[in-house]
Amino acid sequence: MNELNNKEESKERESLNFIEQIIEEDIRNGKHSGRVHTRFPPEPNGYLHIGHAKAICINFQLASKYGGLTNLRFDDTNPTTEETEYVENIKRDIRWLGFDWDDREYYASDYFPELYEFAIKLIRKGLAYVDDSSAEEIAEMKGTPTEPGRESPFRSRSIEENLDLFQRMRAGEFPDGAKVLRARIDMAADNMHLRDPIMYRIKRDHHHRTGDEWCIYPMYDFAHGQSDSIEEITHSLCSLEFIHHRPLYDWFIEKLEIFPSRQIEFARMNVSYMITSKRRLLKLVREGRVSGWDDPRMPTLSGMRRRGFPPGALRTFCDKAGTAKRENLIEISLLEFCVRDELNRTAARVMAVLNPLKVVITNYPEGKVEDMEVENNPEDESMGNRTMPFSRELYIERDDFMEDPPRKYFRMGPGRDVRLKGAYILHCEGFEKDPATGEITEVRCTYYPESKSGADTSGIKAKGTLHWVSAAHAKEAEVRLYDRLFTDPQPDSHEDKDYLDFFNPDSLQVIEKAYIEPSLASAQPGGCFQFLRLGYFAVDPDSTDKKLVFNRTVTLKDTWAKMQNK
RNA sequence: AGACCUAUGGUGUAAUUGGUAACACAGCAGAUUUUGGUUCUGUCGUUCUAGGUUCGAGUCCUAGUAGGUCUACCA
Repeated sequence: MNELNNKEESKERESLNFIEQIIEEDIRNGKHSGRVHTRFPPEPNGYLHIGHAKAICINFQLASKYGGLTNLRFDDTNPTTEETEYVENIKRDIRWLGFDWDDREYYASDYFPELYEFAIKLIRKGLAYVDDSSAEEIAEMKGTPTEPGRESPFRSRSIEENLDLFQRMRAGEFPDGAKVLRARIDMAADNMHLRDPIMYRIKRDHHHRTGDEWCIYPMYDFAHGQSDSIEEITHSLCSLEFIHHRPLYDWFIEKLEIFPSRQIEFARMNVSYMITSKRRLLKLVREGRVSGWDDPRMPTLSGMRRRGFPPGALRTFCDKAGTAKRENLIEISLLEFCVRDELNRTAARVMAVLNPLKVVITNYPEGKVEDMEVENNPEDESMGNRTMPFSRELYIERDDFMEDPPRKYFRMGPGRDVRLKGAYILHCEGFEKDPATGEITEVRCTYYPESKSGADTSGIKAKGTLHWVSAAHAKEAEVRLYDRLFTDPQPDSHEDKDYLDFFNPDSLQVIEKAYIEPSLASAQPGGCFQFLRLGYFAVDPDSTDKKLVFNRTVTLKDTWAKMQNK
């Protein structure tokens, strides 16, 4: 009964971010009858990345929280860079992240006829004019932040002439770039975006949806807000860099007398050791530094999916990162925490040896095989048990043996006892070494027959527990170990250095021949496992029937490694 | 230089709107553990500066400082 009180209390105390505060105030004031409708407006000219994930989460979750809806709208007003292929990938990525837009899939290009009429309306009101100036001239007359711009000589054309010219632009009578339609606002405005911004340009490019139907295309500022308005979006959330566009956004809505969507800007999420610049990401792909847009090291949603990051962890991450208006750099350790936290609860435990060292149990009968029962997830009993074959010759991790270990080393060394997870306690009798290289080639042990896991009557306490596989039964697999792509938390923030200077040459390490326990043979691409004591690993789509390929999603926390680094 | 935005522990975000600065991650120390995982406990450390209003300021006012953004026929 106290629980209920606590719940209510915590709900009362729930803190709101600044957007939620705005929305709740709007609801209190009965604005739009309390309706909340958002949109996610990607341009189909690239792949979605971690920054988009934040925007997607904000838009979908905020609307959902207040009983509203979210539209997916492709902002496809520039035919030169946009392609259908991107549309499909973007849709797949959003679905994967866990969001659904039902049938509300819209395209700014669907509104071209309406937008054209809007333009006519502004011309009729004397608020837009056709300018014959070149791009260079327009830029030159724009002024600078400290000096006002100059008015174009074409600014005072008559409404009739503008109407005629604009219609002929649309009809294809002028070559590309010959004319533009501009809003007539204020060439002396402090806000550069108000200095007669361009609304339409002539551009004969094949559009991925409208084909060659149009040779004039609206600019972002004359498409985005109007699209919001057409869809009756109540809260149009975007990143900070659009803050200077807001007066223009509001100006068009006011002059057009259309639905008053409201633009709200928030700071985009930056994550340490990651970059999100399309151009820079593309360069990584083009130069072959990564295998593609879905390389597991990429900050793209497709890359992170392949890496094995669960979508739920990404959502939690975006949520924990918070929403505000100041520049931020979220530590990647928070992302890793969210990934581990979810995978700890959901991933089945298995054993794999990445860097094998042979162990021979001298008092274990040759040819004997025991099926050892091992739990699949200590965090979740319902995931049950599996069996692992145990035999005289095993592989353990090379790091788990030291010829002359220090006190605090809890693993195997001459004369020491150590537990094999789910099996027996071993006593190390000795080892063999290649005299030429000094490499340990084999460890010789005896086992305590009465120390069997779950039925241990030996009374022996082993400090360490190791993972292992039976040499004769293990399967081979390829394992790809990933590390951060860059060696600097903000590789693109240095004025004197290129971000590629910080490319981490060790960001991928391939282990061609690792040994995995036989139960893994049936693993399917997308499957995610905890390799005991090593980390979380996802089955890569490169896997074949003959050979599984695993991607290391993230390591386990490793306090031993931390101690060693000190 | 002009306009706009922002300023709270190492990082990020809160603070019931003027009333004891908190939560998470990271760090450190310890307990538990058949994963040096998980879990648990403890600990470190915060309101940009200077004035002002007020019984009382992270919150309001003024000035400064610092960082960011803006001058594409991109979005």
